[in-house]
Amino acid sequence: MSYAIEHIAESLKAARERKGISQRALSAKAGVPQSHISKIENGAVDLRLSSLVELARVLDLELTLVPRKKLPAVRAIIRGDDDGHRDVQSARKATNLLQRLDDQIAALPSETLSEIVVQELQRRARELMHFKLSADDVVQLQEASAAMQEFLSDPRNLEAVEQAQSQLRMLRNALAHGAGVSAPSLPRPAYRLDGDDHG
Amino acid sequence: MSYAIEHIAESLKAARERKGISQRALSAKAGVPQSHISKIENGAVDLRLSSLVELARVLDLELTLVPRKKLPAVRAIIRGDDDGHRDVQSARKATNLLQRLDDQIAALPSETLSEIVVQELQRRARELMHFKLSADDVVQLQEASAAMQEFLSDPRNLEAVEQAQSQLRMLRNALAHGAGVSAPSLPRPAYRLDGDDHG
DNA sequence: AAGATTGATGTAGAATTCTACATCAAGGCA
DNA sequence: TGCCTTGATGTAGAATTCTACATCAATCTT
Repeated sequence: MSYAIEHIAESLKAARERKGISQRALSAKAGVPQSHISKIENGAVDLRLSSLVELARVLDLELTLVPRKKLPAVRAIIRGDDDGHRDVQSARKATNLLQRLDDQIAALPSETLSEIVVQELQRRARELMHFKLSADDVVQLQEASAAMQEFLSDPRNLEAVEQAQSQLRMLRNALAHGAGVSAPSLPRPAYRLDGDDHG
Repeated sequence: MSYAIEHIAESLKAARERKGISQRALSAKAGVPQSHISKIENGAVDLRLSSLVELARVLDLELTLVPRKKLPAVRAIIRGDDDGHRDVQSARKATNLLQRLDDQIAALPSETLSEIVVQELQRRARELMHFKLSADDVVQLQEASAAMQEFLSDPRNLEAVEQAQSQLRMLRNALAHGAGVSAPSLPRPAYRLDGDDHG
């Protein structure tokens, strides 16, 4: 089952628990059997859109298609708890930087870098779009982007790529630990990082 | 079929057209049959999440569950600096023309043109694929394609190639210049702009 | 300890997606 | 005009959701 589907499933579960209702209660309101809800939340089924929409409606959620360009900004709004717009500027900068980074990666010369490395970089950059980034994180991103640019203007400078790569990896790790709420989507590490939900 | 599903279907269709690709092209990239895409876009099926996610991925969209409370804010961001909804037809025509141009270049007789010139042409044509092209740009492309065709039917007409070449170069320069000035978050070309082909 | 609630799991069958393939009308382009 | 592309539609069959229902272990409540 794909990453995106599991992410949706986790979001549903989190929303339900945030509302403090049981699967059976949700079942009654949405008209979907409890057994099926269980399977959905566990990512055991590739559910149909109507099921998803129905559950989302009961949970006061709306299904939306957002352009990847704007994902970080949207994510920042959604994640923004009560003191939401404190960090709007950082979010905006992060959005631009991540977009720039994505473009830079797309522009990497395929002759000098293996496809695998490029995909890895792209994956990391896009992963970061799912986090709410602070001002400090933005600095990290700036450095990574600068390193990437260095390599683009001199493709023999492999060190630059490695630096960018390492920077992105470290940033992700830091975020994965600090984020109590947002992390359910990350590839499952050895340790467990969920257990309590939002609130 | 619920309103929400139709809305998603419309979004998919709009995104595809904004990218200027056909249902068959999308089909190839997403691994979903064209016939099925047609049904999806017309709201004739209650598609599965995996199908939706797959199509969204190809279209650079991310499926997201947004809390009703924050919907307006999110919508505002999405509608934001949208440079896309403006000119769907031009984008589509541009895509076709550039593809045609690429084919024409590939068909150039190698006896009459140096390899370097051919590569240069190909590079320029592909570079343009990464820009958002307006109706005026499309006219330029049409002329270039016409000139190219002229040369193809009469390989002694070297002037025609030069005209096409110049047209592409000018178009690229205009785009590269305008893109930097107007907005910071405009789509950047995925390729480097700088000509590195000096003697 | 007894009883209730929660979420996970299973089965059987109906309903629907989804695929592969073919075909068609409409529109663009030569 | 003739050719090609696009999107819509259909058919048959495989795969999967989805429902209804039952059951179970774990956990909370009294």
